[in-house]
Amino acid sequence: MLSYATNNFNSLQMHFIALMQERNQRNGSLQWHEAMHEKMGDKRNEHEDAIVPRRFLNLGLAPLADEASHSPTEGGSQDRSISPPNNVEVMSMDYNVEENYNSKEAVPIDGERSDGRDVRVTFREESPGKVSQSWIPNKAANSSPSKSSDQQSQEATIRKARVSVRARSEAPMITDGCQWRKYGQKMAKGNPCPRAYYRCTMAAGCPVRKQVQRCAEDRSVLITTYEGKHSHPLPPAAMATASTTSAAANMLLSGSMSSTDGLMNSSFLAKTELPGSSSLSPISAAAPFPTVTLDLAHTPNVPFRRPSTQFQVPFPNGAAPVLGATPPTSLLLDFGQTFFNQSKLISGVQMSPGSDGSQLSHPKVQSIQPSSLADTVSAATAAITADPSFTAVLAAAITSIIGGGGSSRAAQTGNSNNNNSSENKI
DNA sequence: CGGTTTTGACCTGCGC
DNA sequence: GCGCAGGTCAAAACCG
Repeated sequence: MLSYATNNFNSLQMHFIALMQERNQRNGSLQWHEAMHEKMGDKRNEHEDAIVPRRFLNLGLAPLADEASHSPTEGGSQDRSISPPNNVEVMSMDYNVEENYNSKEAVPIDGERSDGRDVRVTFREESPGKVSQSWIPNKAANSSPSKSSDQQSQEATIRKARVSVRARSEAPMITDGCQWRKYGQKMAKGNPCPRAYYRCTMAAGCPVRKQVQRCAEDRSVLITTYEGKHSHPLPPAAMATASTTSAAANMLLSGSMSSTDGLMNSSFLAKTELPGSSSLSPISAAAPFPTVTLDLAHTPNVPFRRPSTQFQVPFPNGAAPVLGATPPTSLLLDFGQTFFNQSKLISGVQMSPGSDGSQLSHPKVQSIQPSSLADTVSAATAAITADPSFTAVLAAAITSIIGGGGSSRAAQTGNSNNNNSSENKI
């Protein structure tokens, strides 16, 4: 399994390099933001006053569940296996982008995956003063008299930070190590699949919630959106998602963060694309909340998810020209960049300083310096080749950012044990 | 029996 | 002000 993954890493890596080279040639001296202007019809100025976190993205990948083969919300039987086992197959993801990009049919329904994957990161800026109180626990978080407005604002931002995970899975929901209780279900406009609402039940009063919905365009894709920060210790199995959520929240506050913050130690590099289309994040696509989306399920039929798009982003102020321009900001992040950072190649591709947005085509779009791109790619190649297990790399990445994300308990009861045992097999 | 799911009602924000 | 949509509540049902 690992060797297969490694082979696919190499394939991905080579594809990545080729695309980057192609992109370099295509772009020439054209400033990326100028291209964005053209593509976006220069509407970006509407958002230029928004706060833009300019930091690396810090993302963790939660294992997926494959134990069932029914929709998470298609009525039917109740699935009480909150954190089912058998995540191993998913964690040992096949990262063969090129071979599988157009072979959606080749993805078996039984859970064995051969689909290529990428990681997508999107941001939606938060409209000031429009934070939904419904997400605030007990609806009292905004009334704490002992906290300054700044503190409250920060906390509200953290609560609103969202991490969306796209995963190709037949399971009702992805396994993330946490225990969830469903508290609602709604039909969302534009998607025939209902959206399910869950809240974390691992600790009383934990504000973390998540939404689960099938992708309207590809119902084999499960979109899980996490929101909030856990108020309790997490089992290792839950660390990935939790740290991701935390990172997303931190990102919102990163405008003033130093390079020593957790995000700078992130294991992923962010890259930009034009604001995503609604299909990018079907869950709450219209919400103004900042959202990070991890796309673990290539959906070949979606134009902007093709390799040529995914690999465009490492370029300065890179943008995927095929995208729409509805949400103000989105970032792309793919495994290639993950490899970069995992391989301690972060110096080769740097984010813009948080305090200086002048070089950004869009103030809310994170950019990556173009310096030493070729070297970085070469180094990435070596690093990727040297790394036999991307999953392990991801795990290490996640672990590396857990430091500030709460204590880690070696083991916890219940479902997390299943997850642990599963992940340990990787 | 306790915890979870279901599901209709309710609340809130937003656009017209 | 009204209607719509997203999100949450809470009582009833369900399940181990």
